[in-house]
Amino acid sequence: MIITRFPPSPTGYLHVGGARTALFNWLYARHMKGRFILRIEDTDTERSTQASVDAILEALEWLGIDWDEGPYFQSQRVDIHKTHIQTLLDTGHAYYCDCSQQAVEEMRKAGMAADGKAKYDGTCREKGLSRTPGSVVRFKVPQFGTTVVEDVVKRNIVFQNSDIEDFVVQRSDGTPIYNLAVVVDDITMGINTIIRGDDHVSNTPKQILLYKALGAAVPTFAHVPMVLGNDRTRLSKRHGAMSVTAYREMGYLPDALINYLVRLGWSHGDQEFFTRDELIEKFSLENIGRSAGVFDPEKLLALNADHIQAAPPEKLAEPLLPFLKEKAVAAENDGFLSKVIHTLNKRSKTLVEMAAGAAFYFGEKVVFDEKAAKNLNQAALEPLRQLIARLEELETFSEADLETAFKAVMESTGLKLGKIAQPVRVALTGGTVSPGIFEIMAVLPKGIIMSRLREALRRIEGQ
RNA sequence: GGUCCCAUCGUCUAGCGGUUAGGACGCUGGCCUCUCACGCCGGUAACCCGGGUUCGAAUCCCGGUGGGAUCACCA
Repeated sequence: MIITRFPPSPTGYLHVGGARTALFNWLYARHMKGRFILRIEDTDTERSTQASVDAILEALEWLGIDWDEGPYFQSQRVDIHKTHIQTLLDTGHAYYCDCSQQAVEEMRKAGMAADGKAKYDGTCREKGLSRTPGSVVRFKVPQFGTTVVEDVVKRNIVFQNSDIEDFVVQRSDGTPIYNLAVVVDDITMGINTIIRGDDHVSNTPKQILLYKALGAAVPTFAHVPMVLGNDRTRLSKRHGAMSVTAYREMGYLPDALINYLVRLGWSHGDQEFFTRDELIEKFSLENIGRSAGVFDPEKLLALNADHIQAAPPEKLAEPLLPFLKEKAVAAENDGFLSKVIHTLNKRSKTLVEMAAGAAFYFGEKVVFDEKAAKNLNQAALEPLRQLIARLEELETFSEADLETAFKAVMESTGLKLGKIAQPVRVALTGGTVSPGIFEIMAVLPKGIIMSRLREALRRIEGQ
């Protein structure tokens, strides 16, 4: 069975790049009917915070990425890590080193100056030192031969062992270091498929060496290309909104973000729009591309519009509520809201836009936009009067009834529909941009419609 | 600098030896129309360069160039 994992370090919010690798792991696990494990890599106690843990979990939940196990905390597993370090020591795969950090740094500098290769020179390798205060444990990297990463995405990547230094696996304070901790955790958790950003490829040979030294099976690796900003460098804050949560606040649908993120670096023929289930059904490691991709907010926006349009209105009601609340609109998740959404879903690219467009549906009176109010002039007086009279006779405001009412007014005034519709639009919505007026009138309560029309009429008469 | 990865329209990509190099976003002309959208029809725009291999290369090989990642007692 396929077992994947997502191991964020809690040193900040979940950004879109991290969300993407989480997504790949989650999708692959779901597609293969395997398991997906969440592990918090918090061994850097300096930078890790509980707030970050909370933020990451919240973002994953919003995206709908659920995990089968965890969250595990790496910091609570140091005993296990230490046991394995001891094994390495016992089997001759690691040794104590008491070189000062300064001495090692000088070796690197010298190496860099000589041939560009900065590595620890193995001074303590054969000394057979035992533990002393201040000493670290280093892994004994084979001096000859090669280590090859059999990568599913990138083909085989060959590294010369001689290029790899004897890296530290245990700090002088006794705590394990990243490369050791991940490998031990992945081994003990049964992780057999590792999908991660390709900024990890240079770590991979070290980790493979560790797997072998520990007598464990090497997992399948899939290094996915990075996500770049518009300047083609690695994505960071200066590229704009990068946290997953920021997109929720800007009115994006999780399904749209997911669709966009997966599609960035993965493809399924010409298909651009995917539902969550389609993604699970069609996702595969083979179709992950090999080159880095630029994050394009424009395309994400377009995709969000598509997902809003495709979603059943009643499914949008709940997520829309907070945005309405922010605009001080008193709405509830009911049939009325769904009808309102139905008139707006084709003209809203985000939930923020939709909330703005929905505001006029609520409350007794409309707030007139100053420019729009100019449509409420003498020319609109007669058609409005006639329309009000016609509407009063109507039992229901069905689209067909409304049409005949408007037609009658058009005929008796000799005006085109546009000349009548625009003042009505302003009267009903306060603005010049809105859903079709027949649509609006089919949704708005008759009482509200009539009072708003009369209000507009009074406004003109008072001019 | 060392090591490693990558290279099709501005961007995301399809292509897996023979295509008028396809789709999407963006930009744009038009249609539809009660505003704005949606939708529909059309346009713009790409195989990094140079050598090979082959009857034939965007596709395979080599070199160059360009871009990216990484070189911690961070993860």
